[in-house]
Amino acid sequence: MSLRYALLAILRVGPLSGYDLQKQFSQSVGHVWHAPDSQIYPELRKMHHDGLIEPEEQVRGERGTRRLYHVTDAGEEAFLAWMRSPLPYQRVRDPAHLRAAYLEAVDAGDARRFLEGHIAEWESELEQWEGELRHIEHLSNPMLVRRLAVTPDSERERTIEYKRFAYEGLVERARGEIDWARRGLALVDRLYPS
Amino acid sequence: MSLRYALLAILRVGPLSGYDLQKQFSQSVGHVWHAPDSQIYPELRKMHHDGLIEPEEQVRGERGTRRLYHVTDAGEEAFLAWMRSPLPYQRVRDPAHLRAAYLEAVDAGDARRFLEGHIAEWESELEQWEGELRHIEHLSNPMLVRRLAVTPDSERERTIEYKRFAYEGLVERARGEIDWARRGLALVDRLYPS
DNA sequence: CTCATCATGTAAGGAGTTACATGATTGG
DNA sequence: CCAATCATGTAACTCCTTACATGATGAG
Repeated sequence: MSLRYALLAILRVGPLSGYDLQKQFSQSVGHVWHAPDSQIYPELRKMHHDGLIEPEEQVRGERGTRRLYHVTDAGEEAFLAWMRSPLPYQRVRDPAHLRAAYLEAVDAGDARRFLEGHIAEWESELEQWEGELRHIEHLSNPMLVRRLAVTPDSERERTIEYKRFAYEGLVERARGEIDWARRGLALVDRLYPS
Repeated sequence: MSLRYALLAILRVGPLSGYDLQKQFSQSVGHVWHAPDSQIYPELRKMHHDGLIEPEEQVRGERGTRRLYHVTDAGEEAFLAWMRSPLPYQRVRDPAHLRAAYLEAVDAGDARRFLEGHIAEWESELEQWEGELRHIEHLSNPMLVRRLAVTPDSERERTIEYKRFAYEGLVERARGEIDWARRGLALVDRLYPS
């Protein structure tokens, strides 16, 4: 149910089309929340139906229509209500740790391949998040720039600092996963003496 | 799709009924993979249909039937094939970090409540995982004991060490989340001078 | 006889994935 | 004129959640 609020968070900065949102989701925001276009377009329709956003229709050619979605007052309120409500945490469901708990079932090579894959996966995430962090620190993230343009000076620092805080958390998590998997590789070396 | 392999991982140790599995999922294994009974029973039927498990039916009273599920050779192979295949990683979708990135939208009190909730949530997970770790180290986890009873001595150490490794990873992740949220609280103090 | 535990499910719906499907505009 | 980008979706499916639903057995 957070997709809707992720979309509102972006649209609050200024109106965008489904296509533009989709790009945001594959870039900046997509590092915190991933969503494919096939999920975004229907959700925008539902949000319009629920009165949270209002499309500004732009005719393109003879048949094409581009819909720039604006957040309505009800949408703004819904976003703030969500921000203030307790987050529903869901129980852990982690395939990597599940597999790690049963690695004795496979041989040393398979165990290493799994751990190396885990490292590669999180290193790629780490790289993206570190990139985002740099963009935030250098004020070179386009979304953040658009955001700051409509933000009063008194809230400027908070806007930047919370974003930095969020990405720092992701960077640390990625580092934790990588460290863990590296210790796993050392454990494999120890458990299968050559 | 990992539910099926989580179930196989437990059933490989010895046959259990859906009810017993459900208990495992709310206890030991449930700390790595959560699943409600309404998901377990249908999945067991599907797995039986796919030939991965075989029920040993026990009549209870006039109508009740208890089904003890045994892993078939095909089930064992399917489990090992999964253990050896690359893990499909899914893109990040994290409501807590999404919200953290937009905390400037709410006041200091709301921001603190969110961060305190995050700490409380992860402290509760941490407590459970640390408890599991102690059970593993003292060999007092019933699943692990059953497991070791059917494990040759040569694989004893690995069986214990991989389980410890998995839970250590979870414990560290929980500590990371708690540290992050604590730094968030300090940030809130700094951003809203009283 | 009543309560905890054992035991097994269905039904409806929400969230997300993967694959498919179409067409317009703009820049080189 | 062709490719990249802009622009919008549908369909089928899996996985998971929440709520509902029923009944047996054994201990006190």
